[in-house]
Amino acid sequence: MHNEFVDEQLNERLARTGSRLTAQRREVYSVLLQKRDHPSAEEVFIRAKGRMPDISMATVYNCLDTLVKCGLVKQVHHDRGATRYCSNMNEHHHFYCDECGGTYDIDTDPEAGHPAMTLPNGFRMRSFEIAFSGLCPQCAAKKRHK
Amino acid sequence: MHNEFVDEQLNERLARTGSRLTAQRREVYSVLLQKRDHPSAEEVFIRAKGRMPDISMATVYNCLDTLVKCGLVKQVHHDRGATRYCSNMNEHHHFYCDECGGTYDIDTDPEAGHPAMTLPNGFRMRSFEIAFSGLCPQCAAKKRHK
DNA sequence: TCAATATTTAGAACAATTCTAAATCCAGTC
DNA sequence: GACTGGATTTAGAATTGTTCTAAATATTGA
Repeated sequence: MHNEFVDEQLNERLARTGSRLTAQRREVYSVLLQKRDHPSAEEVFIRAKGRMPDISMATVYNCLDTLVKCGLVKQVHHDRGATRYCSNMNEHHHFYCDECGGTYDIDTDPEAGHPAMTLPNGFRMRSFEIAFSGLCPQCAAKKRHK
Repeated sequence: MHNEFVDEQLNERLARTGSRLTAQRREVYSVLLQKRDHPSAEEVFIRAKGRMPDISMATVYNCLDTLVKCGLVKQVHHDRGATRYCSNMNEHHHFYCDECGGTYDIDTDPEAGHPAMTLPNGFRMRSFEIAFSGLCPQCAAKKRHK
């Protein structure tokens, strides 16, 4: 997962915002590419520490910020929980499992356009996000067997 | 806005969860009915203090919690900002203005059903919420005149 | 190699919220 | 009308997630 190609991409993107490619930024980004389960900053910190024991929490926040600014990572918010980070930059929405708390990407159906909902006059929409909630496949299956 | 009818409704709802109707709960609820601009707990506190100078922040949080639990009020979250409170219990979504930060209710079009988006197999959806962002009518108008 | 600038770091500061424990209030009984 | 038990309110401490600060370190380009 940490290879020349990723590095090049990363470097190019960082350069656009005048930022440098550092070991910490590479590590943080690779954590996000490795397991796309929308970890919080804390979780990224723990995972990054595995291979880079001296990395600090502040640096994790800094790196995540930088990656967001250069468009390689997106923040995901749900309720008032900690910010989660997502390296899937395709247009998509999120499903939040009520049972296990997991967050899942829901790809936007390319043929379905905007939500079937008309905004009142005067509003100018720039974007929209749909937050689905319910049971994820695993939790739904468990429930059925009870 | 603070009348016998509202009181009765309020009392009945509170009773369902074994809660009592108190002056503070009435005041907090009436703040939310009065100006439906999705105030934060802090803002509710400031407004409530106007007519009830001894009310405390902790009580405002307690009352809001109670009102949420008995189904008279909904929490609204946007990004990692403070929780906002909404006394509109009809099904609706929210529009967040990028310019002024205002939150607006967007009624669900009754004839348009779910968002035109299919969940992958196995997910069991309980509900969904759409967060629109862009410019509210006022801010859109200002932009156009520049 | 050196200077200028960017980055990392630990820890302090901060904002929103929840917790704690004591004071107060209230509904229903005696 | 006073009394009792549980609910409620309150101030302040504690917690959580995040941002800020200032010093140490790393990196780039001359």
